[in-house]
Amino acid sequence: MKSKKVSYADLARYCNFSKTTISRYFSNPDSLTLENQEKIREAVETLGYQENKIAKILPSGHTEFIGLIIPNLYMPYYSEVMHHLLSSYSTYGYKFLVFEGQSDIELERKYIRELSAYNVEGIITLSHTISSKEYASYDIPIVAIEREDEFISSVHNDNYMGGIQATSLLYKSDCDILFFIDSTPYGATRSAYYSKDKHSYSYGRLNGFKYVCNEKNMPNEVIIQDLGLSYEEYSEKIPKIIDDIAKRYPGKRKGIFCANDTFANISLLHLLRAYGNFPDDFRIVGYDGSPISAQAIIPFSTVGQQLDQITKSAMEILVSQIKAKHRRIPEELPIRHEVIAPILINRATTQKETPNIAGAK
Amino acid sequence: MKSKKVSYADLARYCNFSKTTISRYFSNPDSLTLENQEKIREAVETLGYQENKIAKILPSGHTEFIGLIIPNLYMPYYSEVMHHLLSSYSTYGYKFLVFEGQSDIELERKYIRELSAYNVEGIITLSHTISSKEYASYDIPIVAIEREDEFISSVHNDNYMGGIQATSLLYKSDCDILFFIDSTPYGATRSAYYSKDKHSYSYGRLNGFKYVCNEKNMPNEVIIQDLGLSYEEYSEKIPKIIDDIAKRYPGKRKGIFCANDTFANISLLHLLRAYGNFPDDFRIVGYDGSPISAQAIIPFSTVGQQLDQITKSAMEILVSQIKAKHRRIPEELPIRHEVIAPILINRATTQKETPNIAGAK
DNA sequence: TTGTAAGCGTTATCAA
DNA sequence: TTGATAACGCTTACAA
Repeated sequence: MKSKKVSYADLARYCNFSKTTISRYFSNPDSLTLENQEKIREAVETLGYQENKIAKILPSGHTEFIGLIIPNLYMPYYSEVMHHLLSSYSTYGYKFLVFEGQSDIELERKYIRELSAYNVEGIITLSHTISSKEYASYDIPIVAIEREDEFISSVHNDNYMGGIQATSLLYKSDCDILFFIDSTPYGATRSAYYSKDKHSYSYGRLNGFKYVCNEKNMPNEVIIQDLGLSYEEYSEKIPKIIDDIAKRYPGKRKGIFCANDTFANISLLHLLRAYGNFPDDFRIVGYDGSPISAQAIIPFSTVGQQLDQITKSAMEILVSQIKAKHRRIPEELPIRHEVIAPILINRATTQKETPNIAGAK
Repeated sequence: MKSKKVSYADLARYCNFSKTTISRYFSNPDSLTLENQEKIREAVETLGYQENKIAKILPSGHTEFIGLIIPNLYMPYYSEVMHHLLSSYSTYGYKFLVFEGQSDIELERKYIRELSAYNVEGIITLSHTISSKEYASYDIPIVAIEREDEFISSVHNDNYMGGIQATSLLYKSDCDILFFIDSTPYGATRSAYYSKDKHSYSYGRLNGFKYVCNEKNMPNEVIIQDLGLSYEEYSEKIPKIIDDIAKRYPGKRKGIFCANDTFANISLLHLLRAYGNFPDDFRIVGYDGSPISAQAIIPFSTVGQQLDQITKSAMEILVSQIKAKHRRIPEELPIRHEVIAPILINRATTQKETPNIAGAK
């Protein structure tokens, strides 16, 4: 029922000191006599003082907040990124104000205004709606993860290398023809700048795919369509693509490189349901290294993004930017684009031998 | 490169008003003449003023923060809860400071201290480590979701009803014997109060199971073991349980009620791998209605928690508590325990007819 | 080693 | 309709 919290003023009154002395007790205790330290310590205990960081913000200017903008929470990829970022609390002490973008650009602008109103010290964004140019104009430390990043710092996994690795894996599993399957990025028309494909994460994966196909003289097809924005939509459209491929290339072993694990999983499920088991004339590899790739009934090959490293790098960049901004002569650090090597995860779906549900592991 | 932000003082200086008038412009514009409103509007625009909510907190006492403590982010259940909570921003405007508990009680205490230092207006917790008694002692509005709640408000799904529904489903699919599989809650020994099983969410599910078994005179077994704390551990221990059951009851149709979808999925995968398809003498139902239940190769039956309603109710309770606390005469609202009815999702794994991978949907 | 006083950017209470 | 002035709880020169 006690309503007001205990403040420095209360402590000061209690032990006949000035607020300044109380402040010093917390920030630089050794500047007080041991005797007085003890007095205040006792006051803190009996009055039950609790730190008030909000009050410190105004004078210090440090909120210790980082704003986090993610597109959604139903994709495990984002949950995992978030997990790693939240864990960085133990290292840096930053608290995260989290917003879910939902692909609504006006909503995201509102989020940014809100974050700015709360003086967050920096922003980490994974959302694709707002252009990096616009982000840059907000004049706040910001790091992008795996998204368009022309005007802001960013961390990416090496999509090109990942594309090469995945495609090579298909090549080695005795495929006759290779396919790259992806959705047009976020409806394609949504943001005009995305038409410059090079900003899209899948650009690298696709190019790695093309490179290997050319190198090895492999017949191949790039299938990029609007597959929608939900698991249900994907589940409707991807099976049609697979069926079409099966029909057009009977007797040939078809290697499918899906641009993410969700697509790969849907492809795999469809094949298993269509054939009752994994067909001899298909091979599959996904991308992201998300849990589903390991937990599917036949665990499938994928390219693992090292999210621990990606997020660690993102935090390092952001924190260094924040620190630079806090210097007496605020400094504007140059934009950095970090690239993290992915790790190939070679499982049953890209072997020469055809996997089997029975006994899969 | 502009370092300092524009403040009311700047606006006031710019148009020869007092800060008070500027403040009024934002909080109650109609108390100014139209002429002066326009003057200030123009000043805001040319100086580029941006709202500073941090500064408003001290006088107003309202941070508009809610602290969210979740156990982890690798379980889709928590991501989904979080998704619904974050979405409530459009309704209530509360920002979420998110912490991931990691089953470390000291860490969580630190989180709570941090949240309290930032004057969050309330806390929503889904973590199981800290007792509701301790939470209650913190003297801050708090709502628990699906966890022990003796001394704090909470929202649960109706586990007892869910248990009855799931078990009935197994009964109707012509099973000869039923099993309830769950892990001892969080290591069991971890928190002494958990030994009073009634605080555990699974208590209700188990009791629903027992009730139906008694009612129908069904042979049954309750298998509650320490299954670990990660997908890998589950994947090691659950198959052994299933194998054991299969061996002990050959020729009988065994109905498995898993206390959550993760366990159910692992059971399902194991059966499919062991038999190459879904065996005739097993039936399975999970709990939670998480995505995996719909996305498994053979979508399995489950009890859907209505997370949208659960989270909505949690926010309502929390917000009403917050408002009560902010009244001139702060009021302590009585503890509320809300229960939301679950929805049975009847899929292929609990039919009389045995499902098949081929053509599954 | 301690204290005084100004300041951080708002709101709220009086007066004018 | 507007303006002084005192909060809010802390930090930080500058003095003592």
